[in-house]
Amino acid sequence: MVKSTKVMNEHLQQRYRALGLKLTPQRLAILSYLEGNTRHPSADEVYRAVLGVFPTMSFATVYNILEALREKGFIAELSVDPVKKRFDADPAPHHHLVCLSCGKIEDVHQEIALPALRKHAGGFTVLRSQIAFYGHCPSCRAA
Amino acid sequence: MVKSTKVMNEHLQQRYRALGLKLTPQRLAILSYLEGNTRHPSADEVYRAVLGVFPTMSFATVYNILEALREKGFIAELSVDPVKKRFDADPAPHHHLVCLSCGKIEDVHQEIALPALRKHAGGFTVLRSQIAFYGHCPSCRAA
DNA sequence: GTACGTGCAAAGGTTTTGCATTACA
DNA sequence: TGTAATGCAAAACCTTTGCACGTAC
Repeated sequence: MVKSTKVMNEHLQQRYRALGLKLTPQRLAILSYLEGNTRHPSADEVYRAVLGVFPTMSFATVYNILEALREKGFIAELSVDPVKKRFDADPAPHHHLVCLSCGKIEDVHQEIALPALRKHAGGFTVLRSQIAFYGHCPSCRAA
Repeated sequence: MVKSTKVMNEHLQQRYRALGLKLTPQRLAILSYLEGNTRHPSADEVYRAVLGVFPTMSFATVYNILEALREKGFIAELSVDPVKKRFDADPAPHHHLVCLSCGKIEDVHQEIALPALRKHAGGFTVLRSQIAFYGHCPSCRAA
């Protein structure tokens, strides 16, 4: 499922190198797979998808790369699935719709203003917030 | 850390039995540990806490009981920690503050009105929603 | 007494680690 | 060439499962 012909645009490559990350073929393959991907894949899904291009790719490398990408802000890590990590190819702040039946996750790019927290904040410094909307997707509702 | 002297109140016991759940000592111990607990413990934390009262308690039983309690609405399962499930002794809808440094989770009981989702809803039927506020707790900010 | 719950051990799934080898820059 | 990344295997975690035994009702 990896579009091996797709070439990451020059700007992304520059941004990538500027952060001190080596541009290996494995990383290019994962970046290509993730670019514009709205499936919120797990590490295992990324692994299987990229195996078609790199039959020698290992889990360790996938985790290494995903962690490097996350640390540098290229992707985000989601805590929506209680069992495994899922990764969001879009690191910009947004919210999510989660299907309680099939686990499908959809992005919500609508801006939602949240009020300041009252006493409840317990002294926390809030940096960002994320809303998870739980429900049923159309196909699951039909079934 | 389990207050073995604490007795679950009569009303809770009735509600429990009314749902067809047998009131075993193990379940009483876990219910006692969870009652009023705002730590959002993982299964492992529950296990270790209850071991003091039941040295023979096994993981399987902890998971069985937590799943039974969740299914019956006594507790809620949180998807805040990407690696493991955490349980919320308070099943009523509320939001959470999550410390990005130490992982501490605090409840936010403030009511927050959310607008209806526009086109983004993708046909989802939204049942409930939950906001996670990420930041740093006072003790982590000090360090 | 019976259906349901418990406890043990083993298996399944996800993530991390150590280390030798490889390859980008 | 030097540093960082990769690949493999094994280990570490978290969670689930199967089944014999025990117990609340």
